[in-house]
Amino acid sequence: MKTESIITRFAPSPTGNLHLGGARTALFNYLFTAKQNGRIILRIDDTDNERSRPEYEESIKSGLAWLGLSFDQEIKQSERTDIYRRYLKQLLAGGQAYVSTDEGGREPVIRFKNPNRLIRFTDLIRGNIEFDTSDLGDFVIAKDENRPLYHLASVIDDRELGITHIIRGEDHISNTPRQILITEALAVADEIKPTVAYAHIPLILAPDRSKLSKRHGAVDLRQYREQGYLPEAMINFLASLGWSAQAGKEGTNQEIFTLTELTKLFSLDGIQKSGAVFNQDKLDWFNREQIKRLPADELFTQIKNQLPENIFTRPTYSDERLRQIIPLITERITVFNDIRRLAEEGEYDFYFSPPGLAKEMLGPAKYLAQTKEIIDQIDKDDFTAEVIKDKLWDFATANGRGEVLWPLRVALTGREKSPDPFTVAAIIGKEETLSRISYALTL
RNA sequence: GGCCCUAUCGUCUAACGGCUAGGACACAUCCCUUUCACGGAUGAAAUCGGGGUUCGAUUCCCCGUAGGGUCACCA
Repeated sequence: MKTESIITRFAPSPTGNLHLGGARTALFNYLFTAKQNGRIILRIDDTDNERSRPEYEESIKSGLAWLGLSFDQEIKQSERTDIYRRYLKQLLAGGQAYVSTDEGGREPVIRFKNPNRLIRFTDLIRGNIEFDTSDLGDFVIAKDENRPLYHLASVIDDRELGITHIIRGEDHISNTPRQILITEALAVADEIKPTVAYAHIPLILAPDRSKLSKRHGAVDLRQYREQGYLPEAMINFLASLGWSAQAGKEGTNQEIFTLTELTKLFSLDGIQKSGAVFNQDKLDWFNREQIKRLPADELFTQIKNQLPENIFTRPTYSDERLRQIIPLITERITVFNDIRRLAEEGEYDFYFSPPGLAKEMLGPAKYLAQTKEIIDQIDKDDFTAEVIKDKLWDFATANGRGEVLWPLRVALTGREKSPDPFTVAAIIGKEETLSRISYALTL
């Protein structure tokens, strides 16, 4: 049930893909609104015809959907020219704006008549902020009656839609006085009292503490999506940048959250004033943690999608076996794309077909025959990692665990690195285990 | 440069005048495992500087300093 006492908006400009900063702004707007059962609007700020592109709009929407952020309403500024024109005429008629023809040879534009006032506003995150607007001059608010510019269109929409809270990046702080000036001028015209509150969130910074941008590498949300990061991890990570669930009396040391949990916990009080540096290691950690929390079916589907076709044609491939090795896969990856890479490097081959063996890697293997005998004595129905380890352990310890276990592991996997031999043996089964050892013995 | 914002471990952050400045990532060591990974334990690591206010400042105020943002007929 929407009470609609809170109305917010996320207003991206479709001049590029959704980037990390935009995604986080959307997230904070979403969390703030959802927490209070408010209403959130997606507004496409496409007043700039030259630079706006439909494909970017689609890309932004698909990024938001991927993150799981939904909106109650969508509007597009390019479809609202009539509304802006109406207000523009009012401002012109009221003398709060004028057509400026003295533009040094350029086309005439519509400028806002700056009353040169001191503007004071309270930012929900930073407290009182003061600007002397006299150094702003008579700024341009539209190219002509049919082509409004950002400040004008934005302010009109915020009023028309009854926006109660504007949550946006810190880089907009210096835009705020202009927008308040326009808001006040509009209020004179139609006598609606402006009551919007501002909350400027800190920027996401590059490691050098400058504003994150293309030159710092991956900034598009899409790039992370393509690398196989989970939306859950991205949400969790973005939330951790500049916001803390630990703040306040009900603080918690919990770090891993679902979107639903974040919605319950979110508060502007937990927002930091200073910029937060983007940290790939931490994102990776969030992703590994979120992978661990994925439902089994989801995990299975995701992993299966990553595996190359040649895996499925192996003699012993089965969904059942794949399910068995899922834990062994997930504890060794950071993003899902790692699976494809590792699979192509042969990392998973031995689970589904006998490995090629190099005698040098096997070593002397003087205990392998005895090892085989011990394994042979284990009941086929009792062939679990625990039992195999149990039966082999004393023998391995007595003769040097490396002497016994290394050749066994290599015989089964053919690799320098792999899970332990007990686990591998249990997965491929007694028959296959003995067969691989026999083969190794012939080398 | 003008205006504005900001300042706790390398990074993300907690402590909203009062425990030995807490947690997480990363890092190091050890344990587990003679492989890899996971896991467990331990450790190193911070209040930018100077003045105030106060019995007491990470916390409040001022001044520096540093960093950032913004100064379009982009948003």
